[in-house]
Amino acid sequence: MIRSNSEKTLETPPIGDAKDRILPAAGREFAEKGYEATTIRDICLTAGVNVAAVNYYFGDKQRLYIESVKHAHRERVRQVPEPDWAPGTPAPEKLRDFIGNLLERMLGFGQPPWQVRLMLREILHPTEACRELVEDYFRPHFELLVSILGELTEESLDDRTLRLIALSVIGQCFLYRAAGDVVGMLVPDEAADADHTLSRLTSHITAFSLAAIGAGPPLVPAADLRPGPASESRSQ
Amino acid sequence: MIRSNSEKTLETPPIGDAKDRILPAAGREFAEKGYEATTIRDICLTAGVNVAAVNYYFGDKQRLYIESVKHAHRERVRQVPEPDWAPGTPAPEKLRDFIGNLLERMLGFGQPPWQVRLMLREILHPTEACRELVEDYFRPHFELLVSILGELTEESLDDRTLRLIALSVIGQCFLYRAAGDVVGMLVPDEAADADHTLSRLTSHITAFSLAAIGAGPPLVPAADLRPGPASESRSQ
DNA sequence: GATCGTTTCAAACGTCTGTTTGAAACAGAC
DNA sequence: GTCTGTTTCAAACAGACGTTTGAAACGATC
Repeated sequence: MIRSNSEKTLETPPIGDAKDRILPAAGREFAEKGYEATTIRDICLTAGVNVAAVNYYFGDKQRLYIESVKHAHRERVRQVPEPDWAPGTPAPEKLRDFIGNLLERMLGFGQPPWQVRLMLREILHPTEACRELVEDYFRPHFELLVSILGELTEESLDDRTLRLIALSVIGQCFLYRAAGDVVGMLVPDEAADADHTLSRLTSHITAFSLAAIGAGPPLVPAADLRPGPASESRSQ
Repeated sequence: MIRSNSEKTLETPPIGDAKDRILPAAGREFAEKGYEATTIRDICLTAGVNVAAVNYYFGDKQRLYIESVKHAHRERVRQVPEPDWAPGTPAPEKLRDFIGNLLERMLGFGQPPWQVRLMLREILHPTEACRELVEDYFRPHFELLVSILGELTEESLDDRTLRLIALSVIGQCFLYRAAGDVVGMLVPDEAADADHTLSRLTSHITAFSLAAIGAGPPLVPAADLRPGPASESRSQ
């Protein structure tokens, strides 16, 4: 555990010492192939260290996995900080920023970083590392969204309803991350290329959600629709 | 491949012949532990057959996996058939039925069946079996939803927008299946017990979605809300 | 009964896994 | 130099894995 106190800036071909090289390598491998399919040998090959290093530094494979999830979590928090608004920012704008930020974190348009994929695995198939992830990372974000929604609805809804709405918002974003491949198969390529971008998705989900809670116009342009069954003529 | 033509109702302790016993056993194991973590020995122990049976009937482990996914798919279709409406059924009612049916399929309140969990694994980490699943199973459902939404909006929206809305609806449902554990950690137990039931979720998601497209009242009761200062510039 | 194709089984195969080991390499203190 | 604590490495370990095998059991046909 105790590092050598000399400056370690010597000419080791890869940067960082062994332990610091193992963590990202392990995260990448686990994110790509899952826990079982990832071998310590692969990780060590990627990290450029000996197979014994993992057991030397982390004890066993499972401990390395948990540490790599935590490491991914810390890295991601550093990369995409929470939004911060000036006092008086209108709530709809906050919601839009929140959704855009959430989509950016989740999808990371361009190259979806391995950190997100690793955390997604934790969400879908929770292990020991999950609870810590939820408390440190997801709950604050969730509560932020709930408070924005409370502001938007002028505190006219109870907490339970607000949470349901928050989950509706998150669900819309989450689908593109978790089931992105299937979504891509369902939608024609040209439509996906045009619509499934960060800005278009942000606009759609924001507009959809604002309309649902009555803080924005409904998606159907102008017609004075009624809930009624076989409704009337489309005036205008 | 060719079965014995004699009646096989003899006194074999487990019912069905070997091949028919392997498929459900494999599905259950794969759904529970994933592909890599599941061993042929476990499957054969559960199915009550010899380890060699898998390779005899299915060739190798991967082929067994694909066959078990298809089997799960067929089983699930048999269990929860598509909704069928009388002509003239109001579109909002159709949407509500569709959402309820989707939630029931996905969540299977009571005991989430292994078939759903296995298919979820395919959605999240697609393999060879996924494309077939999408074409045979998901696309018809998706198109049905799009047509309901078209009816609801009186054909005033183009297909691309309709698909985005459909994905918003599906996303809201999907979250509870794919990230149910995390959702359960985020929401207090008593709220989850009360609100995350089939009927309450169906009501919420239906009301949320109808309001969003202007085919129902917004979730906020009465107040005459306005979008706020920075008026939502509905980009295209 | 003899023969055939099909199905089942226990045992073994070769490979890959996570983990351990003992020695070598290294840096600093004396 | 010598000693000490730490880090790295090639090699080996025991076990579990998917797969194969050869023989036995079975039912049907002659």
